[in-house]
Amino acid sequence: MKLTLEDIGRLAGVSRSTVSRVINDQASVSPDVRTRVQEVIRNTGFMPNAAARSLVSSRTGVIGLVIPSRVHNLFEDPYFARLIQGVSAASNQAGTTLSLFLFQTEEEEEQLYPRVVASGLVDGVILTATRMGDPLLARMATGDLPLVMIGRPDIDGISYVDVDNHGGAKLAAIHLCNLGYQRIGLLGAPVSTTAGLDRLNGFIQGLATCGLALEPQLRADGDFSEGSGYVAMKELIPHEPDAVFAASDTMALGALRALREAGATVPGDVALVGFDGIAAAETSIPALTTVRQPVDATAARAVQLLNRLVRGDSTEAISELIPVELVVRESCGAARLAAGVEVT
Amino acid sequence: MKLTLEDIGRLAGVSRSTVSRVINDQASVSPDVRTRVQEVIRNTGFMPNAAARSLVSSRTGVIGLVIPSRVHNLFEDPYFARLIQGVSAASNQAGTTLSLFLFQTEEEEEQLYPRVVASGLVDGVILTATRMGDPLLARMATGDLPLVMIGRPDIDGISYVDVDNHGGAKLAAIHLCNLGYQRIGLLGAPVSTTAGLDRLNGFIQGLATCGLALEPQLRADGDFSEGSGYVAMKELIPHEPDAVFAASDTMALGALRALREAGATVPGDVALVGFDGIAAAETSIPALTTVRQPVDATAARAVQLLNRLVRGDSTEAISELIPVELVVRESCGAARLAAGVEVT
DNA sequence: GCGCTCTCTGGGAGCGCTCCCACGGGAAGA
DNA sequence: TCTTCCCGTGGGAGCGCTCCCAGAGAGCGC
Repeated sequence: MKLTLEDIGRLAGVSRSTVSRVINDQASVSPDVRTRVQEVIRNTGFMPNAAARSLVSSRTGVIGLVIPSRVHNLFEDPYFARLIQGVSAASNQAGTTLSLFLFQTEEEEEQLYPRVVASGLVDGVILTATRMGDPLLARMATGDLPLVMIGRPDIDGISYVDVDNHGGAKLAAIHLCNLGYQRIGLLGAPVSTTAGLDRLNGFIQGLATCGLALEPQLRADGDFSEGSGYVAMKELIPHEPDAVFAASDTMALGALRALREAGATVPGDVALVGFDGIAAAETSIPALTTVRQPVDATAARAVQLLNRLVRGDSTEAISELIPVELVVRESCGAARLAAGVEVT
Repeated sequence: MKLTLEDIGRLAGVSRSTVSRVINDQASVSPDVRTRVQEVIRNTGFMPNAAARSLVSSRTGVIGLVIPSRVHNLFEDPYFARLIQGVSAASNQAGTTLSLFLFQTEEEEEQLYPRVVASGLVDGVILTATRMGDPLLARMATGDLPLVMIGRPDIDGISYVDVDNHGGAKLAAIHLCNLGYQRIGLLGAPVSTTAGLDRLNGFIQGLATCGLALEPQLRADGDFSEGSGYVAMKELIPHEPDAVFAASDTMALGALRALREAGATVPGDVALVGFDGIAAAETSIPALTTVRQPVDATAARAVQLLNRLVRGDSTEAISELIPVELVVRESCGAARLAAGVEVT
């Protein structure tokens, strides 16, 4: 049995309009009437119908999180679970509902796209995990649906929140330099992603500040996944790096596996630094030194930004850079070096 | 510039009603009119307004996925990422939109619950990761919102899809028995979850078929997390099990870490079998023998069931048990034993 | 005391769609 | 030829809400 505003009004002895005013917290309702109506609402457990509401207000209170993880294993990375969780938490706090759009194939993307943007299902969209030159981003950007990206987009005029990939990678490089490593390699993320590109450039710049350069044979790229880190590390081993920076913790974990298989110790033979700060990096053996990015904060900022756009508080594109932090654990060998062990 | 049915009708030279018929694929539209209307729709990129649609039809085409992961670290488990992915994929295929409700705190749950069920935001709900005696489940069950659980509920009259936890755990126990292990321990999942309980009972029953019993000191429970597996394994080590079944792969990975720290080899000193079949179980060293559950299939069945309930095709509670599969890798020692190495 | 303003309240209109009924016209049967 | 039926189509009604305007009554100054 569905209640309507009219029903509540009848029960409280007022009109539909007054009930609406109470629900929407508008002024010009006398205190006693307001409490009376609130009483009835509480007793009946009434909730205004979302569809009717959004039909007239053309606002749904729903935001969309779009992740075109065409690469299936991309989702294997705990980063995305954390991100979804973070966005969900922020959305809950903002009083909005979260709809999740995971596009696994180009076809799904094609099919779902109109539904997301044209049907008015969502007030706005948070988009992440796009590639550079992604047609999806281009399409979304031209639409009039409020859009915020998590991760730097490769085109202008889009609001986004990004972690300081460049700065973080630079930090990692300098850290390894300072520990005295000379042959520092990179397990890169795809340069078709801005994160991958920024981490690459930051890393190179970090090395440069120490007077080092990234030797081409000491670089192999992966796709953020464990398996790709494993494969990439195998490529590097013959060229005998004494330290390696992996563009994601998950890749670093894969590298760890490759090194263990090759009989190399970490950090004894090869030092290792990751990026992200996933939970598994704490419990790996050795524990992974990493550049921690605050995923929750990033997600929260994205939701806030989006809501601002939805409300129309600001129309120009805003961007924000979230700082990262180097977490020194065992895999970089800092502790051993501090204890006076020589780098071999 | 928002188009309406009326606009499309005008452009195609027909009425609003006819356009509606075309969109909803109803009979009694002449072929030429139908194509003419479809043409206009394609050219304009028109999508019917979801709010107006659901206002009159009281169907939103949205299903909710509710995960009350009050224990934050529960989400650390890649199982949930896979589950969300699976549900999303199935929802996409069914043509519905997925809304995600992650309740991180009791408070959030309290706040969001009315919005989920009373506002008509969703047509139905998939609920998972509840505890036994969970008030949330009780509340949902009494509502008139179609509900399907993933995982066996502890109350009757609810449709659900569950993997064969009992059978899987039994399989694992028998496998270890058959390999000749005598002191077989258990790293249990919380018995406040039906999955934990079923895996416990299945395990005990499996041992029983081999004439073994679960010694109390060879059992320690965790909460599915890596850390809890680590702690639980530490408890077991002094009692010298020769094999251990962990109620989740993530816990098994924690156990692996504890064993390595203790200087015990796997499977040489202690054999290990997990449950779930997460990706990390393949790449761990040694690779984890595990009971693989088909998460995608489970999610897909849940979505199908829910949609059947939403359409009103069936009103009685349906349940389904998804079979699991033992995946033999290295950690159980099967290969070594086959090669003639003695169990110590 | 009268008119003015201001506060509070009620009801009409309409958001864009689906459902239902009515109606015109062609085919089929008598 | 006329009636009957059915197919294809159009338009009214109404889903439950918000917005806007109008009106009632209270309070105030002159």
